[in-house]
Amino acid sequence: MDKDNLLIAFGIKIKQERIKRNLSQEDFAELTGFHRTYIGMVERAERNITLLNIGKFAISLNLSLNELLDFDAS
Amino acid sequence: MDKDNLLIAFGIKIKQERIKRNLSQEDFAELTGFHRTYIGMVERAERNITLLNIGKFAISLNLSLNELLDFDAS
DNA sequence: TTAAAGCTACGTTTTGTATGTAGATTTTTA
DNA sequence: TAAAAATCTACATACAAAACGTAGCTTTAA
Repeated sequence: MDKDNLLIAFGIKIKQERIKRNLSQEDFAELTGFHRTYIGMVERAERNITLLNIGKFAISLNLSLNELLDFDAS
Repeated sequence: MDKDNLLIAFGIKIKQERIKRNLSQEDFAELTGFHRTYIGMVERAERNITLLNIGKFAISLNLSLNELLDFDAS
């Protein structure tokens, strides 16, 4: 995984998992406790998210960190 | 993985990998490009590290994100 | 024509860098 | 062996840059 693509890969992953669950960004915001615009920014790789928030996403999605950060697997 | 223990687990992991390589915090700082005090703070779970920096650690340690964030495995 | 997502902006909080001190341990040398 | 020097880590403080969290408005697409 290239450093420069890390944020992009993470954003795509988050979006994939959200879409998989038929959630809008707003729904997902409510689920995760983040603000709706924050969700969008993460998906668009505009935020360099911290480990604690990565953990919150993982918990909300019922995924392990491994699964959430395994970008090649869809 | 409990949210509250995430930083602690990550710090322990970083320290383990550093010790494995017989590096002091200062050596490790030079290897990773981080400041020497930052290494100590991460190991002591005093910093909520960002995804990009997690990636830098992974690259410096020649580990995948999966490996670096697989806390249960030693 | 209205949800959903994008975009911009902004105050607050935290990250990450920098510098220094202190204590403990290890290494060197008399 | 013991004293001196070097090394290592924890910890405090300070600060610029960046992330967090939020709000409002615009654009897109069904």
